[in-house]
Amino acid sequence: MSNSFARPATQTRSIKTQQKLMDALEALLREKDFDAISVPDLAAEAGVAVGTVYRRFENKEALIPLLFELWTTRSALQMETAAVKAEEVTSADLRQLLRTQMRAAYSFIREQAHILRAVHLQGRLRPQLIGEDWKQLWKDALAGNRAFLELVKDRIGQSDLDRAAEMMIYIANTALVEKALFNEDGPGYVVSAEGDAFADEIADIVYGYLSLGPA
Amino acid sequence: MSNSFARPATQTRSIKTQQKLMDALEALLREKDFDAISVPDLAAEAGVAVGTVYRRFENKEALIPLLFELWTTRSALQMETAAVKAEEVTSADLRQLLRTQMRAAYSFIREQAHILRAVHLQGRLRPQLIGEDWKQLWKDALAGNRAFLELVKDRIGQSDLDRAAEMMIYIANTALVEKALFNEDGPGYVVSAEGDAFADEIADIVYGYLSLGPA
Amino acid sequence: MSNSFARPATQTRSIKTQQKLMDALEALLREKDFDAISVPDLAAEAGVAVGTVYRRFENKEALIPLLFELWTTRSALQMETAAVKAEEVTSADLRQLLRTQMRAAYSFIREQAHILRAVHLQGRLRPQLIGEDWKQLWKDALAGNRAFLELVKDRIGQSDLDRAAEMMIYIANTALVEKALFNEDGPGYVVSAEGDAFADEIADIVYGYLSLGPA
Amino acid sequence: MSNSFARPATQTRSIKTQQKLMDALEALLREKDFDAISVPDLAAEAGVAVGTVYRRFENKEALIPLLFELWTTRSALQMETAAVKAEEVTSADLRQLLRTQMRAAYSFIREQAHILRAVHLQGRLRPQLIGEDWKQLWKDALAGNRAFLELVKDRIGQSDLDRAAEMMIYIANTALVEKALFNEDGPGYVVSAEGDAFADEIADIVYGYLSLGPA
DNA sequence: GATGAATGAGGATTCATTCAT
DNA sequence: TATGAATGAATCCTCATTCAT
Repeated sequence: MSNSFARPATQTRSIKTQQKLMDALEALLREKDFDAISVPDLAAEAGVAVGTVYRRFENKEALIPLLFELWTTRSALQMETAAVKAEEVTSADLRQLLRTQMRAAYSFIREQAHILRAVHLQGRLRPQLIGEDWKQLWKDALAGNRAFLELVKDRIGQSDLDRAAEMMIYIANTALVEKALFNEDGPGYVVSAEGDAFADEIADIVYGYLSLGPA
Repeated sequence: MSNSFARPATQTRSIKTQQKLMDALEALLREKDFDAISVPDLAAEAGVAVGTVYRRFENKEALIPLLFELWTTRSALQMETAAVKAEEVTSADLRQLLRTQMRAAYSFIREQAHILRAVHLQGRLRPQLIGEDWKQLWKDALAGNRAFLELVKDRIGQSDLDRAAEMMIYIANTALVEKALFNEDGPGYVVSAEGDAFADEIADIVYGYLSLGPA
Repeated sequence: MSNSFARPATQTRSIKTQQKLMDALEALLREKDFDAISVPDLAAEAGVAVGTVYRRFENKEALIPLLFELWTTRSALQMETAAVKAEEVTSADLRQLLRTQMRAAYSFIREQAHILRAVHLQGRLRPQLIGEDWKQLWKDALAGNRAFLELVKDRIGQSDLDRAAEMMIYIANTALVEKALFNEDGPGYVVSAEGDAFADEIADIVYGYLSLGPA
Repeated sequence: MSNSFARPATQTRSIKTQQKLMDALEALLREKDFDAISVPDLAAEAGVAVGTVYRRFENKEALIPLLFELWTTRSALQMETAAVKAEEVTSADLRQLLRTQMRAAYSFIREQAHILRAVHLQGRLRPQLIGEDWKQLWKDALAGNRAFLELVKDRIGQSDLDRAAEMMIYIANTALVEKALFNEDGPGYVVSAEGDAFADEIADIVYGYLSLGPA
């Protein structure tokens, strides 16, 4: 389990407390970086005592897997919502379909940027904390994408669908996330396209890749 | 200037010390994160006293712009080395050319990963420290790329070369850097392709994008 | 409020700790200057950890307003104790009355010299920390003195009682405090009179001033 | 000698350096407290190297006796300038004479406040550094004052001229110095009279004291 | 269980002083 | 002799974590 360091919260009160803490954490993450949030900060925002935090979480790091879980849950919900039905895929224009999908994904990522930023940064700083779960999330996404490619395989140039599915998610994710998380105030690689226009560009890149025949 | 907080080192001895410090920093960055390196750590590794660090650098943060400069310098050197001559561009197969370029870039990024990792993370944590210089680096890269596209414009589908140049670097950079910096032990988006094969995939993605005509 | 930087101490334990810290501070001030007392010094003397000091006080400077408050409290108590009743003032010999008062004041100042020394020095070094409260203390003292002069106005030469009250406290305070705080080992202006004899001299000076008619 | 820790400056160059340092110190004292002036600060202001300071002065403390000497010299000059001739004393109105004297003294003290402030504070913080010389200065002042009282003894009420001389300087000095050094921004005992008016008040106080007969 | 006071190791930074050049 | 780079002890302060109440 990802949250192996979170103490089990069985009682109603405990669960409430845990929820209060996660809400507080999310609120604080909109303002500042995870590392800049002290445990007293968190306790104050949640309206509980410091000791209570430690009754629920072995230590500060134990919050990170929970954050990751939050991301996973919301992410799964989004995938479900955004999933296109098989018949739609068959009938639609592929390039347009990709654009629609990418716009939805980008919009979602931007809304959840505060969570994702923490997950990203901490995931890189303390990989061991969320490594396995991240891989699982990835696998699920991959499977969904692989199924999608199966539906459109006659309309694309790539023949190795596994590899294509992998690269396609990889490229879309890195591009969208980088822009959503860091492009505004960070150094980041500056790109003038914004919002839907940016999402469309990324969709086109994916489309171009899928269209490609063997070297 | 990026290193406005580094105190000027005029004497031979100072320069030596500064070099020792930068070397020590680079060595430590291969082991741990910038934030995990304490000033005493750094001083010990460099074989100097704590105060000496502060004689050369206004504070710990002042090391970051220097790190960035290090990256800039090496990066410029790499670009120069890897640059293809106009006649080569004209004669070569575009897809192959992109692969060669991408392989070189990826290889370079992997070698310098420890520096780039610090620059990336710190650039996101303290954007004001390297913001402007990063933009300059980006501009230079963009200009080079724009010139390259000019040479091959008859062989690609994109008509807005400015936008294409931007997207192409953006996508290549985010993809290569993500993989080089975080894919090994980090959560990262897992991709099975490794090394040159991975670089080739990215090159293909760029190639596909360039080949694309209007929607 | 003068102690705006002292964190509120609500629990019994906190109050005890704060008391321990103030006691330790007072003890150390008998030995050395405020600036020579380090936070670890203070913590050790109080028998608490360094962090505990910072839980009660935002920083080292925040102790100064508390010291000032200590002085204010003791000072107020002293004024109350030493206050003469209206009927006593009317019946007593003015010169003798002033001497009695000055002796009491001088004795008190000498007993509290360690506190007053810190307040004085720090008040001059960091005026903003106690400026307003000092002025209030001064105003109170002035008011009391003004009332006293009102009772004896028929027996003195000065006609501007406000000015006279001001000068009288001023001169008495600077003289007594200088002697009490610095005369023993400091450079100070050496005066051979000691103890009550010194206080009597100052009382006489005040008496002479009050007796004076217009120029 | 007060400056026993200042290394002898025999050569022309050394003397020049020492002068540069003292000038720099005086300049810096107009801006900030002695303790807030670091040796590098001082060296920079004087335009010499840090090491050079230590060639002239055993340590930072060794500057204080020199500062004191500066004060002594200027003070002696002032006393000489302000001294009244015997015949003037005899003929003049005593109260008026005291006022004139006090105005001159106060004006001088205010001009030299930056030096005197340092001497005062440091004299209290490190008494051993200037103790003896201060006593000598005091003795001289006392002798001058005693001679003055001798000239006017028929016009005053005090019979113990030694004691009167002592108290008179003491009271005048503490009052004038306190006001000149700390009254403006410090906590200090607030007195509304300013400049000459304040000096006149102090003169009156002295006059009143001198006029006083036995208790 | 909850509370929040107390802990103390650890970090950044300063600056008087030394000493190699 | 002058220089200024180097030294390192000392200081303030933080904050994750513990534990008495």
